[in-house]
Amino acid sequence: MPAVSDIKTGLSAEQYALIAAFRYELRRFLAFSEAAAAAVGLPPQQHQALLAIAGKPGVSTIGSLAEQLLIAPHTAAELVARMVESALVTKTMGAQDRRRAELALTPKAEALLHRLTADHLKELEILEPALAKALGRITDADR
Amino acid sequence: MPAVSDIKTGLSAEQYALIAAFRYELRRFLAFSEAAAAAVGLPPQQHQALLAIAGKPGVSTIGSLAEQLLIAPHTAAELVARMVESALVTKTMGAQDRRRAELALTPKAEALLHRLTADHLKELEILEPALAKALGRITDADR
DNA sequence: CCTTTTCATATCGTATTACGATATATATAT
DNA sequence: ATATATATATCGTAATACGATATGAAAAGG
Repeated sequence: MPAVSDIKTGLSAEQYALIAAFRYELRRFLAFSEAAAAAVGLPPQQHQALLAIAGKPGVSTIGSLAEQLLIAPHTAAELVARMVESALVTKTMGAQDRRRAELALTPKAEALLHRLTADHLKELEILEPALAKALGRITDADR
Repeated sequence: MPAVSDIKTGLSAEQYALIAAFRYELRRFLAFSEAAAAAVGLPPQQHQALLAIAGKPGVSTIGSLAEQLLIAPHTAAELVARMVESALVTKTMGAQDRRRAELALTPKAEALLHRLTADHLKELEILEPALAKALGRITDADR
């Protein structure tokens, strides 16, 4: 039986600490990522949008982008508008379905994303162990 | 040798897809967490603050909270002010060092956090495999 | 076919929240 | 005792996602 715990639910100060630790590791990664994006002049969500477009097999649209980013379609439309404005993304209205806006990265965006991704891979080498461990401890614990 | 890749850097569409997939899993967890907090009337950052205070061994202060949440101290001060306002946190100025504000959860906050944490543990049981796998694939890949 | 409904995207006003710049009070050091 | 550092606070600002709503295009129903 655990030292300091709520018998009824199994929740204890330790459980809070485990989840808090996981969230802290998450924050460290996200903070790194935001800083890296900012360093090349990108708002964090624009970085994510570029990644989503580049990582998607096939053609991205406003709708598929919204789905991947878990935002509302009209929010994705605004995001894309800002990125078209800053020459990161091109928007071509679909040939068969003229409602759909097909998205593609400009060379400028590809260069930025390439660099960012290399940096992320390097940083993830460092952060991964702590992140994986923190996550594992949570799900191992309540068993 | 990988199918479609940039020889010089090892970066490929697959790498983008791997990182994008990881970020997507991350988003799913964060979206769940935000929704769960919202369902009990808490802004997401206030939930994190409660968790940080509850999970910290020893006494929390504005400064320690800022550190855990990776925000500036003055931002933490504002956050705490909002939480004191809504009777989630009590702030007691330190006895020896009267600059420090010692933080504690109110019973109301403890009840909310308890419930949220139980929900998070349950959801993490579900999300953990995909999250761990997505993370593992990134660091396994570039080796 | 032509009208209704649904789908994909767009626009506008609003609210939240973190930040920079700055301020104040207390503690520590010279 | 004064200077410097530390802990927290305040105010104005900016970024961005959302709700409500709108528009145009495609699909479905009769």
